Amino acid sequence: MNTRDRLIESTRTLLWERGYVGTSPKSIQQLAGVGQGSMYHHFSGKEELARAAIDRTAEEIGAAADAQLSVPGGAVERIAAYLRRERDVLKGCPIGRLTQDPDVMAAPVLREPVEETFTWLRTRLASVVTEGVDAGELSPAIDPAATASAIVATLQGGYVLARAADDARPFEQAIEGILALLGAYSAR
Amino acid sequence: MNTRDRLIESTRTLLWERGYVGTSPKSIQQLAGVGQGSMYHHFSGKEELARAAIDRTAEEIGAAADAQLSVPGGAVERIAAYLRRERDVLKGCPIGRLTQDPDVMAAPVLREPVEETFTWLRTRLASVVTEGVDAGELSPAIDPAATASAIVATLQGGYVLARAADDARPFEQAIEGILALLGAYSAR
DNA sequence: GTCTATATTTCGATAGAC
DNA sequence: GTCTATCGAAATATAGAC
Repeated sequence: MNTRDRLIESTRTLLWERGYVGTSPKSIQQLAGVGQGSMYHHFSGKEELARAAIDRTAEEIGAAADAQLSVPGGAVERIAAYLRRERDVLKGCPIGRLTQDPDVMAAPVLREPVEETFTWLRTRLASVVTEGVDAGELSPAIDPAATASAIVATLQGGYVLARAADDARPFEQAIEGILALLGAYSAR
Repeated sequence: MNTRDRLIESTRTLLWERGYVGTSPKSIQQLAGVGQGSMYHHFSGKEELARAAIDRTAEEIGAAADAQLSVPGGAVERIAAYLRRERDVLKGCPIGRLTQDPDVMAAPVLREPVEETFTWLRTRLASVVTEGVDAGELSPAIDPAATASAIVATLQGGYVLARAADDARPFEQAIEGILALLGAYSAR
């Protein structure tokens, strides 16, 4: 991997572990095994580097979610596959955690990819719910947008519960809890 | 308010807005209108002050939740009252945000009240769900612990969605989404 | 109890040699 | 492109006067 990529990867790791406020240029350089001058040659500073790191993570997250939600099968089945896929639960969501970072939310350039990721994810899930209604799998009484928001929120909040408990089980409970509720809302 | 209380209140405000890593002793002193020496006279340092602030917030959150969940009425009704109560949605949850703070999670003395708050909340909500089952309001097929985790997670994740969108509506959608699903799980 | 002065380390970036 | 040297400011405390 070249120097530029190593800097981006180090930044991704540190943003995930410590957030933007908690990540210093020095720590990025040390993790990447790169000197100061090298970092400032490739990037104007911490912000530009963070943007590159967030973009890369957002793209990965989006591609993975899209893949899970696009496999053949029913709507609930695909949502379950997405929610149940293997995750680093105790580390939390690398994009979701950025919403708690005041400097990220204050900088439009950093905030933009975070906003886009969640807007896209809610829209994508709402489509899957609508497909379930159209296929006669889910009740027409369901509100796709509200249900999609509830699903994404359960995922994000599940990370919060797991980190608070230092235990992945509350996350798994939350996922199984919402899936059970969703199953009960099947068309009957 | 005395100096000690002003320091705790300032710390509460700043922990909510900027987290632990993003809050400096200097900013606390300035917001409280207090000098350095004064702060270090009342508290050994940032950590001890943060613990006092977190304790106070955790107590308030717990008392408010307990009050909402204890009013007369059905289980779903009380859960709805709790979820729909007025909130500073875009500011997020003052306790939940701390789970994203690496230095909070690394310090047992700061982590403890966060863990206790969520453990208590999940347990309390599971009790309400169980009461709903016993009263014949909710289906006996429901898993109280999983449902409770899903409810708390939706709330916490709703804050994430709202902050990502810089708009309270995704939060409100998530709340209405889970309540609709819960309503569909009524005993029939 | 509260204040100011000081100390040490880190932050985030720039300068300039190679 | 990468390195080391340096910079001004901020973080987090401690010291000691009042």
